[in-house]
Amino acid sequence: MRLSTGFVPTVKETPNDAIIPSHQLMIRAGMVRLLSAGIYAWLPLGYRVMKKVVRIVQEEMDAIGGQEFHLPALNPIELWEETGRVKDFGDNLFHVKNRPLVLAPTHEEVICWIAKNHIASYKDMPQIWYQIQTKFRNEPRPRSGVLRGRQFLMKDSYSLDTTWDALDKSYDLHAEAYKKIFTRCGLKFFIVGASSGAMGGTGSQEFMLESESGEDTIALAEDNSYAANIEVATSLVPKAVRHPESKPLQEIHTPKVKTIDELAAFLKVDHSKLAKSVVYWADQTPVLVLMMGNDELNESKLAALLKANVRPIEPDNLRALTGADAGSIGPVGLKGFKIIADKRLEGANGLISGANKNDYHLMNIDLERDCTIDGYYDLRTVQAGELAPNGKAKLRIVRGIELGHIFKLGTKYSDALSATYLDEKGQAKPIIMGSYGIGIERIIACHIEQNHDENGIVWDKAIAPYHVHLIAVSMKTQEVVALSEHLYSQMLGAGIEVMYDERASTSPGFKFKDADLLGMPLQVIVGEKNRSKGKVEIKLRKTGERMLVAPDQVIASVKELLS
RNA sequence: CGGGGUGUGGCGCAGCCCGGGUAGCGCGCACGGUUCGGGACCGUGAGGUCGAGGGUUCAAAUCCCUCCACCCCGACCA
Repeated sequence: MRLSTGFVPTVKETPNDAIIPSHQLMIRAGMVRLLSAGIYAWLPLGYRVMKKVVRIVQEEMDAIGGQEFHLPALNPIELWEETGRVKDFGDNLFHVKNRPLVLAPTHEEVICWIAKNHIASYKDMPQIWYQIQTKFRNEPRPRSGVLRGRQFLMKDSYSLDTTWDALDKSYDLHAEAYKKIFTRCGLKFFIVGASSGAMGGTGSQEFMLESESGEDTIALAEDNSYAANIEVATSLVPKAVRHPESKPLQEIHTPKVKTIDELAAFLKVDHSKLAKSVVYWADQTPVLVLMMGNDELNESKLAALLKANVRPIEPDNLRALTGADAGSIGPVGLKGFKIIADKRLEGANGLISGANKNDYHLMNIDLERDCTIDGYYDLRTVQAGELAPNGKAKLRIVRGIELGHIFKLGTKYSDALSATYLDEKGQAKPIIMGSYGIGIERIIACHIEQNHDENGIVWDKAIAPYHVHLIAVSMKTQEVVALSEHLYSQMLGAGIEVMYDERASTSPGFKFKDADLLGMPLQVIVGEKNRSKGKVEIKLRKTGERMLVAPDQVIASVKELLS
């Protein structure tokens, strides 16, 4: 590809709308342009990278027996009504105005529809179906360049199995394929246990990349022996003690004491003696959650436990329901609430909590004697420095970007859409499904996040738009032009992917800066300085290392360096 | 959807607060010339509904109102 005629609009200045490095560099390198919030045009250089990533994904999916589909993005809304997901997705689903159609944000429905019509027998399974296709989601807040867009390319696959054991196998095959894909794309990633969320199902894992730009929070053991999304992460923390004897309840005046820290200081007691009351709506039901001391309630865990949308109860409603304000709420004598507690408090006594009367607390609470607790569950948010559940190392809390997600779906969709097969005994059974996703653009952005320096992108050969950036330093010197042209045609002949900078009126410095910005693994630099000594320079983008080789050795050297 | 910010030639910005003369600067672009190994230089030139609509005023990029777009934080995110 000749730069003089090619379309690679590089820019010197960092665009003001781009905050994270990958976004800045993708714009500066002429890979993408923003059309509208969360909607990007991919220019030729960026699209070459995209096609390479797609190719890698296809190869690894094919290797586990995946069969590639091409499914429509326009889906009849009826299909989505049947699974209840028009409501679930809400405003995140794009609706078509002049037809009863929606733009598909994912494809469980269509896959299920095909399976329902054509998978009739246990003999038809297992199946792994995948596609690489544009998804549409009306994200309320697109951000971070291509990391969260309203239109994006996704590899989504679906496994169809007859048994849960078989699902495990399909799931494991995907996990292996995903590891290979991300490794081949040159990414340093880790795998975390994740929440199944509203997708339902029995298990899920996320493939994450550590990054300050990430939207997810991950608890990671310092020795990497444990990793989990904060939504599900647990840790080893001491439980509350149960004293042999429970003393009688006692009301204490605690004027102006609102927070747990103030209460601990006022009463001069340890946090572990205090039971914090957190009050939420679970759909329409008021719920009081007891946490030890200042433990932070994890809303994701609460929502998963109650299978409901949860949100804090508003101050006015709280007073109406309890007769007191936040800071004085407690479990004793509270009517009309579902009361649950964190596992840490299981069976505890001698606790202090709110009296449901402003400025008063109760001492000597015995949860078993004085309250009706509907259950003890893990509801706390882990904190940095706590011991991982395996006891091996301390946890640190990091931000992460989700590259891929694998799900054991089960029968949620096959039940909803009656996708059944006949087993060996002729009985109809629902197909057991898994679903698996990879964000293609995220691979690209993450690769840049992990592989760049102050001068630009540093591509791995595997997904670099070109392997060699050939620079004719000056087009004024006939010999340099002749040698550059010769090397260019030699490289093309040898099947080397080469971008050739033969722009006539661009200064050498500009060409070097562009080459570093665009980040091809090798730069082959033809200048009069070295040519006159019978040499051509090869520069490794990653290390900055330079070497001089004879012109007739260039092809051999390039091939060796790229191997 | 809450909070904050920004919209001025292709890009990056100044001007706005505190109302007045042909709306500036850098980059890029075109033409001519000089340069040619780390984002060259000189000269000439093209290019603007100042996000949109309305209002106040003799006069609005600037003041007021409404709307829109984009960015950041939060909420949300199979």
